[in-house]
Amino acid sequence: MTNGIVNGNTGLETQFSSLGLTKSAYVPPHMRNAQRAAPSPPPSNGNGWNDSRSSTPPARGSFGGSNGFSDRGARGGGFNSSPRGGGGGWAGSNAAPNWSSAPSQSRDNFGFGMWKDGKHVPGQRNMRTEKELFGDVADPSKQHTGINFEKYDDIPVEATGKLVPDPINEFTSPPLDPVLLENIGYARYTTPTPVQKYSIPIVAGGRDLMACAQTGSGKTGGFLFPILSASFSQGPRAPPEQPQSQLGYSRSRKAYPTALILAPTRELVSQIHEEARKFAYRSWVRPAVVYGGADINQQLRLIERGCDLLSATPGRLVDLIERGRISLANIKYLVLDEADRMLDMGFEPQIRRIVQGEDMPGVQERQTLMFSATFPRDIQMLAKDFLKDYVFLSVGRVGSTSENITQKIEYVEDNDKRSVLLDILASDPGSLGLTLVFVETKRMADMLSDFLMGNNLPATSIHGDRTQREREMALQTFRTGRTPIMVATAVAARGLDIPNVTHVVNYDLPSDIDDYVHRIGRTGRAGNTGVSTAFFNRGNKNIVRELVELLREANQEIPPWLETVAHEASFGSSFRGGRGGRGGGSRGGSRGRDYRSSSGAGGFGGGGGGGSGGFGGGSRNASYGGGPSSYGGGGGGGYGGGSSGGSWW
DNA sequence: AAAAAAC
Repeated sequence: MTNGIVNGNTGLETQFSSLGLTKSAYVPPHMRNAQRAAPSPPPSNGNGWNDSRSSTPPARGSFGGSNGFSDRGARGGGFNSSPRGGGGGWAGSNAAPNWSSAPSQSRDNFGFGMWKDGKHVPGQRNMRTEKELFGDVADPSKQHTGINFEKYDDIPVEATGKLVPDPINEFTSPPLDPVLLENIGYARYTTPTPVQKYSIPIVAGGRDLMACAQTGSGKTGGFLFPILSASFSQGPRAPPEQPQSQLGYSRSRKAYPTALILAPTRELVSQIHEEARKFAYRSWVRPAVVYGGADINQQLRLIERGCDLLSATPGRLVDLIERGRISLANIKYLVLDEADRMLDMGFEPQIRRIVQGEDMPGVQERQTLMFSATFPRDIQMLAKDFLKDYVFLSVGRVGSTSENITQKIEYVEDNDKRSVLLDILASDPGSLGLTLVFVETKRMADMLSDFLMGNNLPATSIHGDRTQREREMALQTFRTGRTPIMVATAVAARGLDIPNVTHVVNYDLPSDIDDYVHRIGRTGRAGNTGVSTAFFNRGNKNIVRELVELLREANQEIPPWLETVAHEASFGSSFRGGRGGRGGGSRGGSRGRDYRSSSGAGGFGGGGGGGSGGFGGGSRNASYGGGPSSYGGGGGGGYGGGSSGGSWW
């Protein structure tokens, strides 16, 4: 057993049996894929180190004695490889001459290109890799359906800021790099989504970006496309000065990525990495991924083989920085995905440390992009610390929270939830699809999935107290339909792209309406329809107003009793400050609105006229006035709304 | 109050 790699296939059985060998045989998803891409014959190609540092794990030593170093030496590419571990395709100006003809010389360069003499030298196509990355045209089940792009034509977009570049309307070259264009074609993306139409020229123009867009709107492409396109064309940032001793054979083992993507959950980071692998195909850019809960040594080995575009969760990244294995000194592009979460109270210190407390270039020396479905005003205030003269981009609902999803609200007391859930699962017309059940606590996730399994229902669960292996297995068996019911905490609420989720059950409603929006966005994706059922009871009065407003906007049926509750709640607690008090402004304010264009900073609703009204309507958005500490505000009035008394139904 | 994220 060389590296404990599963020999390429997706079968769970194989993973299990392999996992059974040794504990260290655990293979995170990105490595399984990488292995699948691995060609069986040794890569006796002419690209030396670059290729040996592909994400093909079993490389070392097993390649007929030509490991990375000997390749490098043999091809005379000493400088090309450069001391930086993440050097991907960086080739210094004094690169060995015999590299220049590498693509035509090599019999098979496995889809990896390089940067050479100031030029991008794409790798040759590799059918095996293509099949693995983009799916098998002959096997539609392996194709990722992605997004129904045609549906996006009517989506309103608002871009504010100084001198916003005009959007593009097609994937063309220019402005996109031809290699990227080909990859986009392999992925069968035909038309840019609204977010992509804008983000591509914005990033190409060197601007920073704060983008507000639903999951499913093509956000990931929205940042990967422009970053990769620019990277392909411009090459890597020159590596920082290295001590002479680190040049040559004993290179530094530190990686110097040029693009860093941060996201709040391991699964999301993994998903982004898989997309990055697709679109970096044949280029000099080597995508890498690091996150906690997985074997750090395997991750270290992989980033040594190339780490130009790094997707990471914050904790593991900090760990690797502390170990001196990753430097941010070369970062040209920084992306915060699910930025509102990344900058909330739990994450902000870590993000500040990474962005401001390490060796990352300053805000003027890098480009920073933030993406999220929701962007509360207070988060926007924080975010501007990381941005320079940014464009604010707001993409309207893609229908994912409107007619695409049928939202039902049922009144269910806590004690009745279990049996009501069983009824739903038994009668679910969408039982051919997948059902995602959200609960508020990890304990409840365990209890409920046990309960379902005890009732002979094929369920699994995912939450932060499960091991990474369990989490990934749960996601896998859910995706494949082996366990078409998954009970989840907030870990699965955001960003995860799981096709065929036909039903989302909010067994416990979240206390934040934005979380609700994220959760139900797991269904009704890509133009499909979905059903969402929420169990509502007195414990959920804190979001009833926003919930009713959201339902109304989405043309959903609103149960009369819910209207009553909402009315009483707003009447009864009209004195409370903060979020609830925002009333109608809440959701408009938390998405869609560039706070800079509302009139007074912190003004209460003053910004009605604030310039670009956009689709949201100025006044509605601007009423998000509570300010950063709005939650606690309102002089202790709090949610209870003391005046109204406890039970208003 | 809970969840997420490093060992």
